[in-house]
Amino acid sequence: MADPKRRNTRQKDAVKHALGETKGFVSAQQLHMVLQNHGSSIGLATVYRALTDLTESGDADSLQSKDGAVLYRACTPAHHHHLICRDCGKTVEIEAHQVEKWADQVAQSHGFTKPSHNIDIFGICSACHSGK
Amino acid sequence: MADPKRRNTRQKDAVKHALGETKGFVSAQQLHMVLQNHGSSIGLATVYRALTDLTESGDADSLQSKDGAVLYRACTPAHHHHLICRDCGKTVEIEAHQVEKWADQVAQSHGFTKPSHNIDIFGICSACHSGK
DNA sequence: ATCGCTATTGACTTTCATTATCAATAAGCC
DNA sequence: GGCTTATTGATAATGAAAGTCAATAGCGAT
Repeated sequence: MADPKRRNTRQKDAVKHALGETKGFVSAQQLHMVLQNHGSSIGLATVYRALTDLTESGDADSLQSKDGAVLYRACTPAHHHHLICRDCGKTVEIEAHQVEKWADQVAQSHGFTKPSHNIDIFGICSACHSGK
Repeated sequence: MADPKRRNTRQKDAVKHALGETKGFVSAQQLHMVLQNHGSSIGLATVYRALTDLTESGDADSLQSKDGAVLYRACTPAHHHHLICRDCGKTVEIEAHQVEKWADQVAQSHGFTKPSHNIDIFGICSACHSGK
């Protein structure tokens, strides 16, 4: 769509599908292992490339885990944010219209253009909380 | 304070001071270079350790840059967020009482406890915008 | 359907930020 | 001053991500 030169390949679909099967966030390396366990001989570098493409095209969401690795997750094309359990990694997608408006306003009021933002909320989900 | 076993060292103070002198966000390696240029023979590993300590104690703020490195910045103990220029790195501290309330409410409404959040706004500052 | 061009792949190497290691040093306490 | 041990600093180790490049496979043209 964006780039007519982009080709559809079996490998990219495999990565996209595997990411869709995954519940929470996964690292590129984990996803590579999963794909290999399912018989695919996809290369690690290709997983990285596919994941980057998916993120750029809006089919995946990425965030940095505390240990530096980048985690990915399939997501709806619509813009949204995440509420993530610090214990078990359970993720809830949330909407934040007002906050996004606020973020854009703050940016504008300081003379910043092309605003974007990173908003993630963390906490301990009820399951982990009661289990403790 | 928290840990009575912690010792005060010249090096840790140097890192803290150097971070305070810095305007925007700096990587650990940049800070190490700055310190060496100022005549200090501090080790790279020590800079990392000091930076980690400062972040834990709330004297510094950290965020991940897009290229994987972790950037640090001196900050006031009070909780706040940042508006950062994607081009030049200029940083504005912003307050977000309402948004923090919103974040806590969202967490609560989903049964999450101990809410925390990452909120950063990015954009192109007026200087970079007009220069282009 | 076949050909040809070239984007993409995959095994490998390289880069680079961060962490671990460990002997030597120096803080804090007596 | 002397003792204990947290801390330092040079270096090696780790590991995620990006680069390399010959081989492969999409896709449009024929």
